Amino acid sequence: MRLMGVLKGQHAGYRERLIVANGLKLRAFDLGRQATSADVIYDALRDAIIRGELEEGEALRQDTIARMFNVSRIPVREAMQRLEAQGLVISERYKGVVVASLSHEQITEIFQFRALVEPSVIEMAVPLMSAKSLEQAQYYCDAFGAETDPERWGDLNRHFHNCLYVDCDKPYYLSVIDKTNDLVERYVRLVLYLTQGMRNAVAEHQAILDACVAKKPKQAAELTRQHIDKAGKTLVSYLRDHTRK
Amino acid sequence: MRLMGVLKGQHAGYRERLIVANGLKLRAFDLGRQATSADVIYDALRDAIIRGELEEGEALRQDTIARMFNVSRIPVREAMQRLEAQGLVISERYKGVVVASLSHEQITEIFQFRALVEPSVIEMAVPLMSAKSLEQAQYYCDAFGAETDPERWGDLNRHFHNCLYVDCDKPYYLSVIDKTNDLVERYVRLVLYLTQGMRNAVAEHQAILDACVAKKPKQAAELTRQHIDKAGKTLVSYLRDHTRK
DNA sequence: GTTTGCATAATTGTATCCAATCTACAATAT
DNA sequence: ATATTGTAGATTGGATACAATTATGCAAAC
Repeated sequence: MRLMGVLKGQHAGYRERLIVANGLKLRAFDLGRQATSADVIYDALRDAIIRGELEEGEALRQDTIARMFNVSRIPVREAMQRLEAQGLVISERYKGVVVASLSHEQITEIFQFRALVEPSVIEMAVPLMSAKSLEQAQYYCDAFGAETDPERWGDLNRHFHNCLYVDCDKPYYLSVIDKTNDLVERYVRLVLYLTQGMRNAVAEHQAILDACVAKKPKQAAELTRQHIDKAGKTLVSYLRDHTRK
Repeated sequence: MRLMGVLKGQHAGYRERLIVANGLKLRAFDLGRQATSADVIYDALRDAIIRGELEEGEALRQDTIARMFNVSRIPVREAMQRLEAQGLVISERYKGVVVASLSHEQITEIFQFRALVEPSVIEMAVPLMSAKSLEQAQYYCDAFGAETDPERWGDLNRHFHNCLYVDCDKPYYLSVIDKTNDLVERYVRLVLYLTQGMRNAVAEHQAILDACVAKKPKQAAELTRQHIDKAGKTLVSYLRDHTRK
């Protein structure tokens, strides 16, 4: 039974949640959080952008997208307003919106930012980390190493890191990290593809995870910092060598 | 001559910028950045929210706002989509949007986040800081101390800090800081009002500025961290004492 | 060949209209 | 009285329609 599809995805700003009524044992959803057309379209476009399925600079025509989803342009425009607010597209009046692209300098800056925030979060998370999160992290770590489908590397990488962050109990930090990663994910995926999965990343992941298991917050933070720093530098140098621009 | 009014304000996601064509010495605007109705309404609503002119939890009726700006509900809805993406309002399907409110825990978290990011930015900015920025900072610092109109304290405080950040040459950091400050600004203003301007803040501001003038990045960063930490704690304790909830 | 001047087609921005849903209050039952 | 149900008006989500602007194609002029 797929009910989640009709609720606002978490990227539209909402968490799916089961509400249990007063004395009534009934698995009820908060239908006030039903997804609008704009929600669905936002999630789909966001996904396509961060997965790199839409090229940077590619135009998003309202009418084309409206027809794809069998809706009018109104909800499409609303989705685009959100994408623009998140920095995923850029719009110019009467010209339309295009998928945002980042210069090497911008990518470098964003990785520098991640290298500041994410270590801080993992440090706070370690003391609170549940066995389940650690288990999941190990699962994603192994899966990342074993996966052969390039399309999946990006997901597994991100899931792994998320597992080590979620228990920090700092929703604002997490939302910033999420939005920040959205902006560079397409490039991360590209380089994961070009480098055939950055095999050495697995060892770094395992080292971070080990530090978490050993309840060493500072060490986990420092390893995370190094990991992000290295990933950023590798990424930009690969982009310089392997792409025009 | 006021041309800027017809351009997208920077909070709509754009910086006003003079584009000089190829070999042609001509002061030309990028007219693609003309403001739409949605841009204007977004800026106005955002402003009203962060200034605390709209109470937290207050409903924003599409029709009411549309009539105020003499437009249809369409651009109003688009503005609201952006506000929601920035976390300034919360919307529920068929119920409408309300001004977002933050719990004390959320405010605490956001100040903790600021205390991580802003010191890092000022540290990067100090070596690059222009005489003009330092001058402006001193101006706003003094103005903050001398100002008697409570409405202005919030602006002056924020302008002061901004002066010390802008030269860091890290647009992404700055955009995150800006959006983060937007979320707590209404509470900062409230407490500035309740504490009659937090007179002791002026001394802290001057100390930060002095460290910048003396080109001591680490010291400026540490003072900034303390300043934000203290401001956050003062703010939350005042909110606990002086507001219901 | 390149530039200029339209006419036309595409595309976006916004107004108007309708259907779905919520809210508030009256009507009814307990 | 209190709780429940029904209904009218308010409000939102979205489709359609139209206006404003930009992009394109093509002929005329240089």
